[in-house]
Amino acid sequence: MGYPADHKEKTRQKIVKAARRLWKGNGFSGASVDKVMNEAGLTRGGFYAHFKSKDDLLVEVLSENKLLEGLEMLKAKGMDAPDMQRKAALEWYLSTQHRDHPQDGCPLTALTQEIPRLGKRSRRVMSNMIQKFAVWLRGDKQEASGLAALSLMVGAVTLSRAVEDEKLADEILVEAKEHLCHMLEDVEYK
Amino acid sequence: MGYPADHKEKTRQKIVKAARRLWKGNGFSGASVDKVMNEAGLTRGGFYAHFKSKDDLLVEVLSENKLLEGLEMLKAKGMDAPDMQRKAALEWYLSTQHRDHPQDGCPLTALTQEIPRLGKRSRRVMSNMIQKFAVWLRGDKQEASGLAALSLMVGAVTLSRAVEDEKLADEILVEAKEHLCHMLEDVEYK
DNA sequence: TTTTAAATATGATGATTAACATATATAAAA
DNA sequence: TTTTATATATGTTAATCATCATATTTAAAA
Repeated sequence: MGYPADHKEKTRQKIVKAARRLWKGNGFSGASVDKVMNEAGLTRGGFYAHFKSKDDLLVEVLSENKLLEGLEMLKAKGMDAPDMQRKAALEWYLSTQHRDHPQDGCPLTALTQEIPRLGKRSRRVMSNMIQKFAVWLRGDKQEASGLAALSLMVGAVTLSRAVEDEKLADEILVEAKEHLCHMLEDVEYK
Repeated sequence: MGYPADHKEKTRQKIVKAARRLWKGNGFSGASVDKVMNEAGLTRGGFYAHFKSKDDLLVEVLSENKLLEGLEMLKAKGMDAPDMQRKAALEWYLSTQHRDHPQDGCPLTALTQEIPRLGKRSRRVMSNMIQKFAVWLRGDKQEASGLAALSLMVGAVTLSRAVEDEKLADEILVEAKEHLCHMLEDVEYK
């Protein structure tokens, strides 16, 4: 009795989605529970019927990662991404589009610097995400470092966003892109 | 009449120093004016006799960069750093020591993700800092990209701090270090 | 020693925060 | 149609926030 069977789950997902958007755009401390619920078209009261705390919702927000799930599935089927696809991902990650719309972008470049000061559970989710992305980036190239590549990607977008000089901001992205192509394609270190 | 001539300036510097430490360790939104003044051994009342606002103090905190000033001076004297010195800087930046003590470390890895949401003045200071560090990193190697190198450094320490898995956290630093050595020494791209 | 201006401390404001307790609205089941 | 469990909204609390007005302390100058 009461609301339709799937109503609560739908609402819950609306909240998660709203929180993800807001927090990626304004930081975790930059958007309160009130704001999140408003963005979801609700009021603050019901929040604690869905989540134990604000921190709890963060863990949920970080845990669910559509992109990562897609990659995992492909890999499970033995279909690792071709180099072309990997390159397209890089192009997007280091695009001005991604830089200028953090709310629709990668959580790493938006939230990572706040994570160390938050709960251990968030950090664990981060470990997972980073590990998996790095493996995907490296692909079958044993000698390449996915972790370094990911670091470069995250660092470049982070810096590009923080800079006031537009030319410099663009330059950061371009130089990072050039570098990454070499890192992940025809690397010949040592 | 009143306090010794240099008293106010000394206090002002104490506040700046306290704020820098606290904000690098806890983020800008993570330490209030109250906490900053306490860390400086004062009470919140006097704050606004020294600074117009919290944002104002941030600009001051970011503007004053001892490391950068040192590099500038050396360069003005025509004494650019030898490769050895540059390498030592990298070693420190990507050390567990630096990762584990953000309050004594680089402001870029601690505060950059908050900057886009703050005033334009902070972003301008960031532009300056980043530009100068990149130039110093590149040194006289025209083909090397200081911006990419800096991005990698910032990204690696940021990710390493956010991760719960200690082994992974260390791995990120090590892989970044290896990569940077190649980037800034005997690069042979193209 | 007394005066005085400068520097810091105290007290308070209104806004916002996370969290909870209670009231109301909803629609399936009786 | 009435009952009822569920889901959301409203009201409230204690804490914290940036900021300011006013009081107190300080030591140089008179």
